[in-house]
Amino acid sequence: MAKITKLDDIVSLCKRRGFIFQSSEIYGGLASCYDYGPLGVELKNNVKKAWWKSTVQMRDDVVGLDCSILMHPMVWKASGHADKFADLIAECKKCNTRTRVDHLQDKDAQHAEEHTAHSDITAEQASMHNLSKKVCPGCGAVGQFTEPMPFKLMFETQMGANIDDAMTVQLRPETAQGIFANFKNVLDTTRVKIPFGIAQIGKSFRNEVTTKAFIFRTREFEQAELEFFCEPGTDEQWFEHWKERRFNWYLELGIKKENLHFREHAKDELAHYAKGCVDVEYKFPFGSGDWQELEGIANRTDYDLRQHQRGMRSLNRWFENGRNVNKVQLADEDPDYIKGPLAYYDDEKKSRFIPYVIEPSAGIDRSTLAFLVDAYDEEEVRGEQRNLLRFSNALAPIKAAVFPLVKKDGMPEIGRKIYDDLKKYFNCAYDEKGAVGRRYRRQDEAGTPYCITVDGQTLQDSTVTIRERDSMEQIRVSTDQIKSYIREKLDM
RNA sequence: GCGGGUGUAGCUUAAUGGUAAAGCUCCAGCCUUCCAAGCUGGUCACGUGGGUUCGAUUCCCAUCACCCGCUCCA
Repeated sequence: MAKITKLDDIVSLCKRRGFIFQSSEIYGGLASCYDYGPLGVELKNNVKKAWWKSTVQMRDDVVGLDCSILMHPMVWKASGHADKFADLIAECKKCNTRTRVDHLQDKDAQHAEEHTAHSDITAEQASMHNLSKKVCPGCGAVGQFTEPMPFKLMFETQMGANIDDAMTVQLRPETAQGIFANFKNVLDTTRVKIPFGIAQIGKSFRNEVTTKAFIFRTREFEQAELEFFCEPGTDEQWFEHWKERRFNWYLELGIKKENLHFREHAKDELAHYAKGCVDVEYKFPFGSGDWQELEGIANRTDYDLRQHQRGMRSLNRWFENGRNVNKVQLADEDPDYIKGPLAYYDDEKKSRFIPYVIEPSAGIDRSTLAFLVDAYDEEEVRGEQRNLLRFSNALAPIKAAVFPLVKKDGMPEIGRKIYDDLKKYFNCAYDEKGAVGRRYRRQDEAGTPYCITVDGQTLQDSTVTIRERDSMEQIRVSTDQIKSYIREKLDM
């Protein structure tokens, strides 16, 4: 029953409660960059924890990894990002509309040229594009384009303080490649056997043409990715496995069923590496109120590992071309690639193969936003309206709050003691300011599931009131049972 | 990148060519024995830069940021 209908309301809520702020706000902000406030960072960390628990901790067949954001330029050459993430854009001189060169159509074309979603055009081929007959989709002018310019979708920086011999490196546009680049390391050191997965959570950077809707699409963002390696032929079955598991994960953590669905990718919108892809979409309350991707689950086949084998064989070309990755033509694939360094040998079946990869790739920021939106609720209590966030226990930024009913008779001291004990186990709050009712409301707005109140009876029989946010039930628990009671409720 | 809109305290709003009001929040204190908005006091704002003007939060220009719609989107 989320009452929020506009993005403005969400932004306002996030600011008011300290979930999300605009980055560099005191200087007017920086486009597309946001900071997580005190409650926001707890929430986001809990989303990551929940993902890690479900994907790594609870699985015997998945291990974790944390790779650097900067990687060898050849990684992006081999993965295809160096070429595909540098689209060529031409600008119409008449109306200034910018269009991807490979999307332009000939004047005489009967219908749209096959728009391969991912062109194979490289910078060197720019001049080969004859734009004299192309039509501007903006104003219809023919052949009025500027020279095609590469549009860099990867952030670049210089490695090495000395400008003269500094090397240009890229900020990763996805975390996945770090996993592929470490596939052999994990295999050699971890006693994993296929099928198994490698999981990673971390920041990625994409110089998006257009950012969108608050933290939904930002240029700097956090991903949670799993690369699940399996034998070719079992990939479809693992695809289904992860599809179902990931969908349920959102439901378990509080996303409403009616706001979540799958969307299969059509063949022509598949990424260059994917054999199949399905998005988990959430109905965000912004824009035209439409469904937007939270997570993509893709069948990347053996594309990446095979590409990296080609990349490894091309390293000498990188040196020969003055370490300029743009000048490197990737070596052809070894016909005997199955014996390559990134192949897997199955000792039981005595077979060698390049594993297929199923990749669930979740956006942490956008799912955090979705959890926030679906947690929001309003209700009337005795004629008063109260706003509250109904986070699932796992996601709640604060798990329990401790109040002394009044600030006297030793109640604050007892409350403090309870608080000091509980905070060793989970994030807690202590509040003794103002009327107790007001303190309950404060915690409701932060989404805290349990409130513990020290009252007059505590002084008599050492019990406290524990009030549950969702049921509004109040039960009495003896002070030495609080910890186990709450921990059991929280399942922590 | 294009078109439209917006920008006043933490939030929601108000007024004004003579430097700004209120509610909620927040802080200090009082009161208070279980679900906020009792009492007293207090902090905090005209996104930024420039122009016009004796004087600009107000008018103009630029810029930054956000929202809506395109465009784009691995």
